Amino acid sequence: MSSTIPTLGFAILSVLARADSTGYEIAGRMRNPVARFWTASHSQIHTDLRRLLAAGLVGYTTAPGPGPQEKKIYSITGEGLEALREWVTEPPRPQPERDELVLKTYAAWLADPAALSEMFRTALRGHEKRLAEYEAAWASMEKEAPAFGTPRFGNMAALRCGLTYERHRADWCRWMIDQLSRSLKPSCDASYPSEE
Amino acid sequence: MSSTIPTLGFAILSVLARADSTGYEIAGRMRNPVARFWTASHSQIHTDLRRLLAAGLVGYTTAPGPGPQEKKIYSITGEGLEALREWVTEPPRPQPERDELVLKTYAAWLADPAALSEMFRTALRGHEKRLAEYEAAWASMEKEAPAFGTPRFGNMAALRCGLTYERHRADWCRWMIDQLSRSLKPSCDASYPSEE
DNA sequence: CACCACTATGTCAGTTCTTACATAGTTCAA
DNA sequence: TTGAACTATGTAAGAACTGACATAGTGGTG
Repeated sequence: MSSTIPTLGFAILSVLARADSTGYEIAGRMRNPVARFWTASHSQIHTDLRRLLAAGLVGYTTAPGPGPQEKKIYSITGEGLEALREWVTEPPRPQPERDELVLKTYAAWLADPAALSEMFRTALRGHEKRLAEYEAAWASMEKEAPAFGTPRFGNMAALRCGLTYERHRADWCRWMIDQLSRSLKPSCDASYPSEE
Repeated sequence: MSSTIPTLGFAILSVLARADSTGYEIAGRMRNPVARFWTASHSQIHTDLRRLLAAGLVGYTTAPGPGPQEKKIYSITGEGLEALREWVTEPPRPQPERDELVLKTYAAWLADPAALSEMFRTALRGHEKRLAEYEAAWASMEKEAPAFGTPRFGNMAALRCGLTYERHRADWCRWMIDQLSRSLKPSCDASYPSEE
């Protein structure tokens, strides 16, 4: 009873519900665009896999591996699937919002506008790149129209979130860049304080 | 050299750059709508304040407090302000994206659509409530048009991000609810598999 | 042939953070 | 007047996570 499963445990189960995988593969799948919402290092995944194993939520079969140890191909058990199903509809706990870029923005009034503008331009490029990727994936996904009850539905729904997130983020970066450029060349307004 | 300041340290400095505060007040300020992007428990804040103090980035004066200990009113030092200024324009490290609701979405295909719909409806209400708050704050902020170089600019910029974030999030929740309702009543399409 | 990237598991030290506990004064409502 | 909510600081155990290290085969590039 003392062993509660952390969120990462359910992330692992979510991956295994789609395909049997080694710990290494799980880490890789979490890094892929559609699933990048709860990444973890392989060491943490191995730790949690052992915990899930002890709880009977996963099992594994061995196969010869590249390293000194044997490769372990994990699969979700019936119990694991049930636990995952229950967890999915439980209301998510309020997340601690942690966003370094927004924090920097909160303190932006202290810094050099030109350097800030450069930082936001870099961030914007990143968001635009991801947005393009997501939009391409979305186009093919929409045609397919995966039915609820299939894993592809989960892919589509998560992708939809990523898509609108990147859109919001890119818009916000553009807004910031615009704001900063106004403070750099206050051409029309002569009443600005001219410190420096 | 071994003491690198964690992000929370800069969050604390960002708060202190606006007003001298006790550790307790810092925690409260971080919970407020405009600044809720790097929250922490008071115990962690106390720990980090001691670290910032050791690094010379903050100082404090004491005053009689309610508890057995004296109250400590912290303030940022010149060194602290300089460190904060430098940090602001440094590119943010890639964040580990962690979103429980999106993770649940990724595994949503396994669960009961009705229960899921209920969960998203609850999430939607939360986002709509916050959005209304942010929009009200935004309206007064926009009239004021805070100049760069003033703390209010940081407030406005962070608020702008929160505003478009809640909008994106609410839109996505609505999209999810719509998708789920389609899978609940497949009235126009008779080719659905009728399990259960 | 050397080097790198990839596959694959694991340990370990250390950091960050949460949760619970402990103390104690004030203020306000039932 | 009792109790809750708020102000205020701190400790300590433990969970969650990162990053470095260690091992070792395969396959491809220069």
